Amino acid sequence: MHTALLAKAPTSPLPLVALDLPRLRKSVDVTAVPAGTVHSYAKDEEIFAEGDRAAFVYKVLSGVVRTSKLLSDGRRQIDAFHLAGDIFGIEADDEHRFCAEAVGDCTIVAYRRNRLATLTAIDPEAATDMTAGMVRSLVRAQNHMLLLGRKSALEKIATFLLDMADRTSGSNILDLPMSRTDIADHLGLTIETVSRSFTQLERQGIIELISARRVILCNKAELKRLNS
Amino acid sequence: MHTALLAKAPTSPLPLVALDLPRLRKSVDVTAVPAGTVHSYAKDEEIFAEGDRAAFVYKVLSGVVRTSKLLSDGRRQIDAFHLAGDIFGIEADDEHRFCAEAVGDCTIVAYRRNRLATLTAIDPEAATDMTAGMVRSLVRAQNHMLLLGRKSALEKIATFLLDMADRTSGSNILDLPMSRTDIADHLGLTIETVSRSFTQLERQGIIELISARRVILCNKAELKRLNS
DNA sequence: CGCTAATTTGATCAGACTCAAGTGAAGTGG
DNA sequence: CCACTTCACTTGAGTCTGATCAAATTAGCG
Repeated sequence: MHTALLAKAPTSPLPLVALDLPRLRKSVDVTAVPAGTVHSYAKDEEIFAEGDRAAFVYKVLSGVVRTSKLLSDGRRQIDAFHLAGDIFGIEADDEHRFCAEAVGDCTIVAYRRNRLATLTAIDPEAATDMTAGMVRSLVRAQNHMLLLGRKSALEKIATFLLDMADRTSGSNILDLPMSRTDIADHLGLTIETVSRSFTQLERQGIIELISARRVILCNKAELKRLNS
Repeated sequence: MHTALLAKAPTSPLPLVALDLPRLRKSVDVTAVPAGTVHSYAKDEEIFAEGDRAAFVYKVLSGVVRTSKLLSDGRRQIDAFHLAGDIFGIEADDEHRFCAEAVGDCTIVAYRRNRLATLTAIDPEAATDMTAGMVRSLVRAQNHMLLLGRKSALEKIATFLLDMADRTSGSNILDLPMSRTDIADHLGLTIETVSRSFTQLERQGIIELISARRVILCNKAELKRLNS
């Protein structure tokens, strides 16, 4: 199962490593190898589609990006929400296997893959940082499989809230940047079930819904217990 | 597509870090990186547990290995079945986030690995191979999330059968090395639902069950259609 | 302020789960 | 070699969680 990328240069590192710009600047001539281009996207705008040629790797500067896959009849699975600093668009192949869209207005950096490949050869130490980013994705995906396959609706919501809180402020006031539809498609539920689960958690005094998108986590301990 | 279900058989082995011994020997103290050791495991024997120190990377020589996660109350999610030639146990952290067990009697090679960071610094090419392995796990996990979150029982079984057939002989006669329980825990179902789905596919003439663990795929086209 | 989209809530339905029993195959020991 | 045990799988009946369909409410935005 050689990827096209690896087939071209089987012994050179994946072009995923050069996203740590501060360090890059230390070891590589910046003018010779431009860092990447910044782009802005409006809410729901497509960054790349499933099947697109994967010429870039991306990093979120601000806002939130969702990556998702579709079945032929339109059912959707959002595999991850990417917050500021997160890397997405990594592919083993030269083709994107999921699509990426802006959850709200956002800015991202696009790094050309083949160019980064050269960079990586020059600065192998940067590999560590890139690997760290990818490992986060992998750990998240693995935990998410357990959630999708084995958790109840309430447990899914509890896990989701704790995770989002953890990834943003870490505080008890949580601003959700995405719609109920997005949450549902991320957790393998319907929007109605998501809504009902929120309501149920609120009735139990575990959370408080200031508005639909703003939640206070009143009882994190109980959320963690639900988390199994 | 590269879920655990859909991953192609490793016909073109990607050189993973510890597998490329000649190169490693060039840059790393040979005594510190000994060649892999072969181990045999009996059915259901544990290869490593969740939380164990991840000192090795493994490759299946014969038999099948399952990697899984557990919730506190015992619910289990099998993230992947690893067939001959597959690599498993790659962790960027120094701790296994999964447990690995022998599905049936099997033999594996264990390759001692250093911490990834150390490896990266010493041998960037080795780090590349490690990265490739992780990317494959990620892609596989992403496809499996779509299955777990959005497919029906019948679709899950169809996907599973096609993937297993693809990864083994590729022929229409398929020998399943794992129990119904394992299949259920991989697909986010119960054993009863797995069994009923098999029966339903058989009644529809899409498959034929020679025995519980031996299936003929009579109508792959229909299976693929179910696959969405 | 009014329109549209998002969210919540309600009623009903269905797919998958649970509990329970039955069948069959594999292995054990007499 | 055959009774016996055991384990894996299948099948059935009833239940329940979460989906679907439908409507009401709220929020956001021009």
